[in-house]
Amino acid sequence: MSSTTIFSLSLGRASLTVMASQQKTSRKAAGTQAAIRRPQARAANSRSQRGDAGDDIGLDALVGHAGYAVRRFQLWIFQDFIKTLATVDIRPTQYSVMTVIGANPGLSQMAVAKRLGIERARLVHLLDSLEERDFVSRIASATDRRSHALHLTARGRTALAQFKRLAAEHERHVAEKIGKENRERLLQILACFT
Amino acid sequence: MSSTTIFSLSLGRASLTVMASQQKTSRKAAGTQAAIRRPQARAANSRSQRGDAGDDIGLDALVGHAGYAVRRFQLWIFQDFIKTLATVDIRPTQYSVMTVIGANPGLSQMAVAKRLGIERARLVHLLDSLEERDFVSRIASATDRRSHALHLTARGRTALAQFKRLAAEHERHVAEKIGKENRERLLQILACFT
DNA sequence: AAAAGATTGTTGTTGACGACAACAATTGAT
DNA sequence: ATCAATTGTTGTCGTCAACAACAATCTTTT
Repeated sequence: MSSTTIFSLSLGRASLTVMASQQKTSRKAAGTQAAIRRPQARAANSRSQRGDAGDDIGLDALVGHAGYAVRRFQLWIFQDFIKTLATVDIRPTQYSVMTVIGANPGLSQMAVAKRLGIERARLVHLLDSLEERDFVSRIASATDRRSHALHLTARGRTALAQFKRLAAEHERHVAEKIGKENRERLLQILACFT
Repeated sequence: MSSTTIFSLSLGRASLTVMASQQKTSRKAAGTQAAIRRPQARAANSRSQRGDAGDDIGLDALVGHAGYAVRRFQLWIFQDFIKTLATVDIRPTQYSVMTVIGANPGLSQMAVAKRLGIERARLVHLLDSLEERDFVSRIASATDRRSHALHLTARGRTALAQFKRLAAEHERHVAEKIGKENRERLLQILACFT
């Protein structure tokens, strides 16, 4: 253990930084650094310092990590969803809530929250906004006076139909990005999470 | 299946008090509170109110949406990562930052941020905490007095080695969850996002 | 060289989101 | 009737992405 293997790194940068025990001086920013003056840039290598290209940095160590790829993909996919449904101002979570209610009218908030894996505390605000926009309505349950039966309003139903059309367009974007068959495969692999 | 959220992890708190805290028995004192809320019951909905099973709810409308499956998967994968690396108190983003710096010493904050797709404003706090723990160090760049050259400290290098072992264990969890070959396929499909 | 424009690190704010704790009202079991 | 559990609600806390603004510093233009 503790085999301090000095990666000499690759990527055309012989940085060779001295170990420099380096104190914590540079934390607070904007300090009058009195830094070393080395204006003469000898190498100007343009490689690692200037990431203008942005993709020439080898991060070999991150490939092979599923979480990283999934995080980046999820970011991309949510941004595209939001952008594609920007005209109707619907976010992914709102869409999923309306979809579940539309497919299963009368569900309680607890059931919806459990099904979607979101906290019931959070669902409260979600439903507040959706109810304000007259998309869903909380109807007092006949059998349990604690719970609400969730339904789409008439306006919510027609709205959801439009949302679904836009969501289908978003899915086409996904297919364009990773390939139609890859998208199918992905859905199959992750089916156990839906 | 297992749609019920089982996270009990709560890094940092470890308050596994699942037991219900005792009530105060302040029962509102014989209040036959009549209808503040109208129990109105009509609407004869179809579905059953009791979604206690939690998995009998058909959400046919959500299958086929890549974003939903990816979101759930990303949640699961991050939770497992955090839990697996809880002993060293390292979160996914911190790990990715250290990994990139370790593989490319001397990078600027801008380059790291761009490479990982995170905001440079956010990277500031990330690096603050990592520098506090003596894992990375910001060294004044010789060529550009605006930027910092990021390096792992000696302690950071040995720490990262351990993090990588734990991360590998986490990857094994992923393989167990979705299957070894499915994980490979997933990485291949999402390679364009790394 | 001086002025104008762009970049880097930093601070701050906003809003979505997940997790948790506590509570009143209600239901169910004993 | 009593006690435990559930449901909706409110509130807090911390993470995270997205912006906006700023001082210091390159870089480019004039």
